[in-house]
Amino acid sequence: MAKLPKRSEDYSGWYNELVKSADLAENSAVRGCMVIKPYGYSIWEKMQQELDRRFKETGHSNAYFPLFIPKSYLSKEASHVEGFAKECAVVTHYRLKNSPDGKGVIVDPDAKLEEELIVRPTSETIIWNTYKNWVQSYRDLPILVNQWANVVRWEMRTRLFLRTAEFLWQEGHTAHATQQEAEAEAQQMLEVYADFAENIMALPVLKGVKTPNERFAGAIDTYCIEALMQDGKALQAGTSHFLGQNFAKAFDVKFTAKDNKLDFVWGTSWGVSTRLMGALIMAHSDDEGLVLPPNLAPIQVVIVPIYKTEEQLNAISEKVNGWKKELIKQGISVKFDNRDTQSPGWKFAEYELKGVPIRIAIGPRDLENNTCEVARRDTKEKFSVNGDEIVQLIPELLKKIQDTIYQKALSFKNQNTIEVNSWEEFKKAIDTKGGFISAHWDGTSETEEKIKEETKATIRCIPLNNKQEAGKCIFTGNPSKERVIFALNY
RNA sequence: CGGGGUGUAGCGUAGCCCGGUAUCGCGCUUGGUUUGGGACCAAGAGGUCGUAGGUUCGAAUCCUGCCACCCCGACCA
Repeated sequence: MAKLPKRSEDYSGWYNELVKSADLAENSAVRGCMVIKPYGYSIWEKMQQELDRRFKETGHSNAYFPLFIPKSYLSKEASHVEGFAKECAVVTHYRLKNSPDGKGVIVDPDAKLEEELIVRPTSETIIWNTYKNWVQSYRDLPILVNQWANVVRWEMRTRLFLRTAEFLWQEGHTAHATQQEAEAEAQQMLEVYADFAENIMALPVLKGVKTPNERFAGAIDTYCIEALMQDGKALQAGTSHFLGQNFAKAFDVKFTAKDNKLDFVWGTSWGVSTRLMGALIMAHSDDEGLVLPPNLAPIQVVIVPIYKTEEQLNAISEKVNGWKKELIKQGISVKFDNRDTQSPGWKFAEYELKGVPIRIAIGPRDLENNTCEVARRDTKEKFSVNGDEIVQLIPELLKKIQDTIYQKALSFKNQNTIEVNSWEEFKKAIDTKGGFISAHWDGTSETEEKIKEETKATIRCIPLNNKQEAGKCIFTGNPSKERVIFALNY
């Protein structure tokens, strides 16, 4: 098995190789589209389960809307169409026929669609067009719907998980009778995402609101969680939008309120995607491979037997099967890798590459002493444990590992969040270690654009509950009332 | 979509400048010895040299188009 490039020498090469060699995903025959392999997909499934549970707990139901959107729908909300027009895949025909030259098939020119269909880049338009029929009275509100789906955005430059032409996500779309309720919903879902990121992904995030430049096309406010990767670049891990009445107006979604007045409904939308896989990988993993938080690891504990004779293997198996049964009873996923085709050393390296949080090795010496060797993936610590205590120890250790991974990421984030007060300091910070850079900004899009042109850094967000503090914009020197967070980003 | 690079067995590569149908390692198969950090020995199998054309007696090698991937830019709610 090829060795990974070192993070310190070739970060993006490390990421690309890791995604492939850990069996998470690979490129497909279709440009920009990936194949998510079983091991990678099972991590995504765990994310889905956790998120889905949280969505249900906050009152949402799943539904499904079409992959195809009539072209005309997209043009109904002006800024929305502008945001997506350049990256839409378009269906123009509905039939193929045999090529006249006998070689393969061609698009049948007689089968042209009357109205072309867009492959959804996001579903606001088709959903709001549908909501129009669902809403008459305040009694029909709120509508709290989520869908798990694939979307297509025809990206020029793609990277596995981080930016692909097709990706998987969930998109929540809600409709409310009042502005306050919709705003509260958008903020609530941001909290759901932050809670998920921190407790399940072990990923500390910065909650904030986007500047107009970075806002979702069609939203009044875009909230986001931003995470910091090990190379000092930020990654937007989730967004939640307060849509105001923009889509209701575009699709004429009105309701009669208690006071018999007709009004447009208020909307939100929110989503996270398979991009979270990229965040997970880049936040925690090391030069030996993936480091998975136990809450998302498809295999939480792997047990590797070391033996010479069949009798030894039988004795080990008997012991291990007892442990396994007890651990599974506690909801822990355990793999006993008793394959005879690979050596123990090979297996050790393999499970490190795949990020399995705990490895237990047990051999003849352990049998004699009633012990086993436990190894942590996150700290690489190894220690001997009494065989009678292992079943009790594992769940505690999994919790400890989850926490250690989170704390490590948190201290990295804290150490790489810095305040700067001058343009020189700002440029130096961007050029050296990156990170979240807290700086004063005069509040104008022009300044934001110029800073981006000169340094590639963008405003990731204005933190929620931001401290109000008078200062001077690092670029223009104009007065500023608060600091915002700049970073290079994915 | 622009600039640069790469594409040779499942993976990683040599050969390309200077044309004569392909090197090495890992992996794979079989047999044997092994097994506490990616085991060893032996014998094997596996290649339209990304793809389509062109030049040539002859192309992995030279030329052109196309495709994919990587890096840089543009783009990225």
